[in-house]
Amino acid sequence: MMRLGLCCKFSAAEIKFPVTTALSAGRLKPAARRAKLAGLCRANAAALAQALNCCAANGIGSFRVNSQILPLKTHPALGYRLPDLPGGGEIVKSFKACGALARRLGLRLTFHPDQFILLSSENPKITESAVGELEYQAEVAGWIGADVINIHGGGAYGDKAAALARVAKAINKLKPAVRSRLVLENDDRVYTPADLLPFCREHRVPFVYDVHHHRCLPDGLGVGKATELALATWNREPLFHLSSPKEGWRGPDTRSHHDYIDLKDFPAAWRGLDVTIEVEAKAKELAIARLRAQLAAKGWI
DNA sequence: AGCGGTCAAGTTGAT
DNA sequence: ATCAACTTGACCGCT
Repeated sequence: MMRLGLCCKFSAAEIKFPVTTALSAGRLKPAARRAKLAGLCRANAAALAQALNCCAANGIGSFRVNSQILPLKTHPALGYRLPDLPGGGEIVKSFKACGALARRLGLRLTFHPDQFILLSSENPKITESAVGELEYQAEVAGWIGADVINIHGGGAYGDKAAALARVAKAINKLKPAVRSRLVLENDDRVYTPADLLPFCREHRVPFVYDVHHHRCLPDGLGVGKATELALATWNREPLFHLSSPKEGWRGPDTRSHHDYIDLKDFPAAWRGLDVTIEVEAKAKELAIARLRAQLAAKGWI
């Protein structure tokens, strides 16, 4: 079975994951701030349950959870622990209920921490805050049963091998809750599949193959070969990313994402695979519905 | 209710 | 020097 995955949000369905800004929350007195944050966390748990039901009802097989599902959770000044928020225990229960719901609906859940989350930095403070963020996402992942926390290689700082050596060092220090979920994805600026595949094999980190990034930043590997090597890095259902360029492959910048997926961008090598394909398209669930219909018509799903 | 300025965080390459 | 890209425009204070 091939799953198509939705990333973080909906376009037509009225499901919102509310957040706040540090400035706004920071202006409040502590009690009011805790009340506000608790309300946001509660609303996000409720929205997640809605999202899971909506995915299941629309033939969407996986859902990527937004990094701000607990808003400002790891902010250096405003970060908090759920037990310190009013009703914190109930909020955790709501997330665990989302986990049970996802299991019942057969949905896979994933995380994709922001671009700021780097394990390659030369600055230990950056790595430290990245690890804090990974630990937060891993805790929520445990509640809801998410098996993936996906990040990029980060910067190269002029020496990719040295940067990847720092990633390896950081990975080896991660707590099991993070380490067991951590996966690495090729990006469209720095780290290609050819850069990451040997690293992923050596360190037993599953490799998320983003074919759009690969087409924007090629490395001599063909799509078929990269697919085959990526599949071999997984000890569970493999995860791929798919998108189409906003202004076509002849446009000024092929990196930005189109509203929908052009079927021509769906790799022949992916036909009929038992994998999760996260669809990175602006039209969200509408793009998935269209792609799914097109794949089904061809018998490729 | 609608509008516009603003938003925690790092790195890269195009302009 | 600024901007856009990276997963996603949404929030908030003002009128």
